[in-house]
Amino acid sequence: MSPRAGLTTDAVVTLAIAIVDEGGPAELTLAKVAERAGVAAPSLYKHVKNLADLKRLIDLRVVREMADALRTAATGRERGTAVGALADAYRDYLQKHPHRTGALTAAPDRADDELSQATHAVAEVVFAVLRPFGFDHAQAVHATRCLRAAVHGFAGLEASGGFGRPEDVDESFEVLKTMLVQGLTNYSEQK
Amino acid sequence: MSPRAGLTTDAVVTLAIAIVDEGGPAELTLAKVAERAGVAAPSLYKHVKNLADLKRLIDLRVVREMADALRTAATGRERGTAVGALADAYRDYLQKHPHRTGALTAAPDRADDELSQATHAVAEVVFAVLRPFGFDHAQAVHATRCLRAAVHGFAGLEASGGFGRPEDVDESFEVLKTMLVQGLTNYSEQK
DNA sequence: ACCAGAAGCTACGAGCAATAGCTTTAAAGC
DNA sequence: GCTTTAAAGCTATTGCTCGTAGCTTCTGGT
Repeated sequence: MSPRAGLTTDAVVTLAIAIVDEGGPAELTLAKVAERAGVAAPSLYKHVKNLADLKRLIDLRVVREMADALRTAATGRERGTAVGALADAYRDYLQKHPHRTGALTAAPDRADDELSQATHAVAEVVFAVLRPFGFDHAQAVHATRCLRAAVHGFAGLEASGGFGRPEDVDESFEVLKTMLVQGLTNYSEQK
Repeated sequence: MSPRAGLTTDAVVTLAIAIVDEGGPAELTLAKVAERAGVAAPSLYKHVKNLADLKRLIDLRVVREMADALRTAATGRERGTAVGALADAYRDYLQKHPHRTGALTAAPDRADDELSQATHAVAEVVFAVLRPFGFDHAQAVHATRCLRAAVHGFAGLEASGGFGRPEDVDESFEVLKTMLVQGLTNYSEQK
C-alpha cells in the first residue's frame, strides 16, 4: 500500500503547520515542506492536491482542534462559568498558536462539506453553552455571533500583537468576559 | 521634476487598493499593478521600494481612512450614542471594503513611526469617546481593547463571510452594541 | 516469484519579485 | 533657446515558486 512508507497526507499537514507556526502563513511554501520532509518538492503532490488544498487541510485540522478544545473546556460547566471557560480556551489556543488565526477567520467554502461541518461543530459547542440561558433560536444565533466576534476579535488582535500598551492584557480579557456574561444574562432576561 | 508626468506613489497605491478590493490581498501583484498603470513592472520600483513597502502604504492609507471615518462618526455625540456611532462606522467601512480587514488587524511595526501614529490616531478617537464614562487610565485601556476587539471581530467575521446563517446580521450587531454600551456603563460604575 | 500500483525522482514551463544598466523625457538654469 | 540633469521609463536577467509530464523504484498482495 505504501512504498518507501515515508510520507502521509497527515504528516505533510503536520510539517506545514509547523512552518506556519514558526513564521506565519506567508512563510508556507511547498518547497519548505518538501525540504523538511526530506523529499523533492513534486513528490508532495502524491499526498496533497496542491498548495490551496494543503492550506485547506491546515484550516480543517485547526478548526477541529479548536472545536475539541472548546468542548473540553465547556464540559462540566454552566452559564457564566462555561462562557468564561470557552473564552479562555479560545484565547489560550491562539496564544499558543498565534499564526493560526487565519484558519479561524476564513469562512468555509459552501461546497466544502468537511470544513463546513468542522466550523459547524464549533458553533454547536457555543450553542450548547448558551442553552441554559433560555434563548429562542434567533436569539441564540445573535448571542453566538456576539460571543464569537468578541472573543475571536480579542484573541486575534492579541495574537497579531495588536495590544501594544503595557497594561495587563489578562485584565482586559477579564473585563471582556464580564461584559459578555452580563450582556448575555441581560439579553436573556429582557423581552 | 517629473518627466513623463505619469505615475506617483499615491497613484500606485490607489491602483493597488483597487486590486485588493476586487480580489483580496492575495491577488495583489506588482505585475497587475503595472498592467493597470500602463507601465512595465520594474518601473514601479521608481515609486515604491518593493512589494512589502506597497503593502505598508496600503495599510497606512486604510488605517488613516478608518481614523477619519471614526472621527467623523463620533463628533457631536456622547456616551452610548457615540459608542454606537463608532461601532457602526467601523462596520460600515469594512462592509464597503471587506478585503481591507487585514490592514486593520496587523500590528504596526514598532519602528514604523508613520503607521504607528496612524493606529494611535484610531485609538485616540476611541479614548475620546470613552472619556465621558470617567474611567481612570488603566480602565480606559481595558475598555478600549474590549470595544475594539468586539467591533473589529464582528466586522471582520462579517467581511470574511463568517456569518453563514440566514438570521439578520444587523440585528446581531444591535445586540452587540447594546451589550457593549451596557458593559461599559457597568464597568464605569463598579469599583 | 511476479506484477500492479503507489511513492518517489528529474526535467521543464509559467508567473512573480527584484536588480542592473540603458534610454528617454521633462523641468531648471544660464 | 539651448544645455544640463535627474527622474521615469524601458529591456534583460536572475532566482524562487507552483505545477505538470513522464520516468524509475520500491512495496505489498497473490
